[in-house]
Amino acid sequence: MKSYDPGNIELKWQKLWEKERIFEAKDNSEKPKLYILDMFPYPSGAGLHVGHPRGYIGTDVIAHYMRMRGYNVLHPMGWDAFGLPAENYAIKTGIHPEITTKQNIKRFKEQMKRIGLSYDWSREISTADPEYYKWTQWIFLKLFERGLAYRANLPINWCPSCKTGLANEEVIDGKCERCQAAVVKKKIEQWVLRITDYAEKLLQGLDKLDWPEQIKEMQRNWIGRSEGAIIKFQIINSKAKINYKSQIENSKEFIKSFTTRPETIFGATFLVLAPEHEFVASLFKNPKSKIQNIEEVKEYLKKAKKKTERKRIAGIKDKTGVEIEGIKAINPANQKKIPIYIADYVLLSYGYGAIMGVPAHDKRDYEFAKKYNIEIIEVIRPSKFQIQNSKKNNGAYEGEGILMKSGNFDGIKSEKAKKEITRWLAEKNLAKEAVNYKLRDWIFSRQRYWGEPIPLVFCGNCEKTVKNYKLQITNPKQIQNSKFKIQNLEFHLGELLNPGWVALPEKELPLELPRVEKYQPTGTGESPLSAVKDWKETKCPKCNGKAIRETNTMPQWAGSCWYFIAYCVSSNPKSKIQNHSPSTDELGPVLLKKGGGSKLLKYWLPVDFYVGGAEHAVLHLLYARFWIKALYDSKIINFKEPFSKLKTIGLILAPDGQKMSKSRGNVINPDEIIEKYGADTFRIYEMFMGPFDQPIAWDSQGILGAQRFLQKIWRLFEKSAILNLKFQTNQKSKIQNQKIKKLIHKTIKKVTQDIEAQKFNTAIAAIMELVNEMEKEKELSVVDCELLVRLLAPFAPHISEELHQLLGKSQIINSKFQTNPKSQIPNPKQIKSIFKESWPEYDQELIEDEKVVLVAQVNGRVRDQIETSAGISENEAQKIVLKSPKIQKWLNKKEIKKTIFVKDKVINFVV
RNA sequence: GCUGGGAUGGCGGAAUUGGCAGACGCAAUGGCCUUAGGAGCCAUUAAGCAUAGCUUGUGGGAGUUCGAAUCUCCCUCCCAGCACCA
Repeated sequence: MKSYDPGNIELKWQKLWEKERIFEAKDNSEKPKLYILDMFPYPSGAGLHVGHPRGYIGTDVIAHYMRMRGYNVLHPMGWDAFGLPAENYAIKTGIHPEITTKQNIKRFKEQMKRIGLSYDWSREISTADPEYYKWTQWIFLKLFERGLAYRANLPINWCPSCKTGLANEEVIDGKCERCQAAVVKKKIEQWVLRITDYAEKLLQGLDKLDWPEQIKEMQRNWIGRSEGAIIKFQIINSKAKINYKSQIENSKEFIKSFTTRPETIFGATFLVLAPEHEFVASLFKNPKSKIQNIEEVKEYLKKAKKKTERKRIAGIKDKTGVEIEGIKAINPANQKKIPIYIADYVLLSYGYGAIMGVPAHDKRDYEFAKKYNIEIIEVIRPSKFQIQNSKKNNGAYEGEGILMKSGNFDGIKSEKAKKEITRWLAEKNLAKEAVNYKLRDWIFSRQRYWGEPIPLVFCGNCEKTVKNYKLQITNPKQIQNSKFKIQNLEFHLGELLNPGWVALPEKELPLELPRVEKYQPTGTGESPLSAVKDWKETKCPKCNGKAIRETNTMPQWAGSCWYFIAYCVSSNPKSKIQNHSPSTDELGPVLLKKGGGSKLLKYWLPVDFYVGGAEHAVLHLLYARFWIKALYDSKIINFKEPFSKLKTIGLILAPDGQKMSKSRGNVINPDEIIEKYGADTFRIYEMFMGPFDQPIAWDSQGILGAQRFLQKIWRLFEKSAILNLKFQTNQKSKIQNQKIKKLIHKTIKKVTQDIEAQKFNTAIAAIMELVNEMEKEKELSVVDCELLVRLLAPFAPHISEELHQLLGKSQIINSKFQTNPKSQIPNPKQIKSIFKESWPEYDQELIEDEKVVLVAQVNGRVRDQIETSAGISENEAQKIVLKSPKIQKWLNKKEIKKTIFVKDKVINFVV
């Protein structure tokens, strides 16, 4: 037997696995299925660093383990290939992103293969492949068709460095998620997806998911559901000569505001509007404006507009505003006239962009009222029980309590008053119970080149047709769920809601990205595609008139919203996703069949276990859930949640404790590590270094421990007497190794449980303990050795297969294993457990010890440890333990007041 | 400010229906082997002391219990996310 040479061994097995296509999932199988998935990477130019594979190795361990348990495992990999770095590189060098992306993919794939990851490469996909993105486009059209995509001219988050609009989810701390440039507001025509329609479903669905609480909570916060009421405030001209009672009767101007605390309405002493509020704009349109301080107001609006989002946030401590003099609002509860302010601490994007100011019970309103000398009326006082814990938040009491100065509602508890006051105002049609969400619709257009083209055209003719027709619609329900014939042309809901925008027919998909000369974004809000005249100018597929293509592209998140579905399409090259066309029959033959998905989708989906970084909590993970829910409602698929179980991976930091990055120069390259130590050592170290979901720094010494461990196992086989006997088992060694046998079975139990709980670090620690014990033995049986390599196989598959072969056995993955040689003849019980093929099962009898160490305590302190037979009674234990001189010494002839006995564990005398 | 998660030797970490704190690994120290060691082997390795033993010890303080890293209350600090969301 040669010394351990990981390089050769690993390449040998990797070649064999590839040749035998041993890790490919079977589409037609009687076995139970397991779909275990990694978040697919963006193939960057830098290649993988040692942090990336941590998750991949984790899922690989589970994939191996579950295959050994007899599951039909789907474990695929692909590429999230659209994205800015490739495009920016193209701007610099002129090399088409497609070329660099392909090179990067090749590199990534080689690196992954060298780690020995057991992916089913027959199902590999890339989101930038036209044969893939035709389906992304197709799904977009399904959303468009159902009215879930709409055109809007919105002030959006604009990254001046990337020169593109961003979704709210992509703005972190007022900065661009990708390049950290400060985001500004810019008004652009956008495609927006109505994710808010799914706010409630996205929230509700979380409860049933086996996801980390942290991620679920982040999504809950992001969705931001709050219950309250819409309250209407009437607006009157405060300088009008008519008395205001009759004004109240006559004025029809109202401003709506959302509040979570309608019970404080009697304390509402002012109204605040966001600077962008439409009422403010309407004041200027009206030539007979009632505003007396119009110049002052204009000045404030000008200033507010100039402020960036960040400055507005920075102004939290110092709120600014201006009163609109000349008009007043009426508090609907007590008909008091209250002033109206414009202030930028109120956000247009939430609720109605208007709030009622209750300074006594809201910190922010309090600060504002103090600054502008507005009346503060306390209407809730803490009850006797609450008074001790009641804290004023910067002057405002924000807790629950008893109502006062609230008309008929005095003395009522605030929780109860919430509903009653809303109801009372509702009777007068001045309020309504309401639910509000923080979640905003998803801005879906990107003014960049390297993304999926949006498969829509704009047609002037059709715009007229639709606009004329829309005028005839009286009942909005009329336009739901169906197609309409207008002048012999068919339009669907999306086209009616966005006049002039026409969907490409399915047979024209994919709409491929045209070649361009310049990738440079224009910066004007137009994509580089708008410069490609003969691509942009086209014919309307509906009326055959002149039409212009949408030149924006989709955001990077689009392709990742459904990629896990694409993997499920057969691995048979003839039926690969690339070979399916939406046009060949109604909805595409295999991928997406009418009525809830094809057989394959039903078999594989949803994903059973998903592993990736927590940074996608409110991005990819939310978007994908949204698309799946929309596709479910379109009856294209039959599951409501894409990922049943989710586990996040902790980042691997550089040895200096910093994040690994090229610019810091602290990146550790897995290629070098594998070159030096081998893939198995790398895998063992990454799994052993700490808990899977916690961040941890790379330790270049630590990996030596993993290497020593594998070398120790190798030497164990080398020196083992059995090897010299050509792996012949003999009776004698069987008897001698009873101790080891027991330990092995305990280890089987521990490793099995730990893998199931993804506690890979302790699973490996248990195997290490076993190896340390086995090392002490002079002789080991073949069975002992075989069990050891089987436990090791999911973590270090190459060395395990090699050693298994040295034992004279066939491949682990293909060979059944029986721990009990007596049960060679199949019995009914065995047939039942036919799926438990090559993972060893432990024998409970062997795990139970005959001898245990009983801990003897006096007054709860350990004074002695005594070996006894297992299962002895309290009386027996007492007799034995009392003989101990150490215990006698501590008892010191005192009277035993009480004895506590825990079977096989502890006996405690209280004196 | 809000939400979620944490704090255990020199380091990463282990231990949960409350029952031997520090498994496993790294580093360190001493020894063996060696021309050599960034290889291997053996031993030691929480701290303190009056060292065959005893005492203290899981961020700090209180409590429940025969017994607390683990349960309860209060506090401090760290990490992550959100943040004028009415």
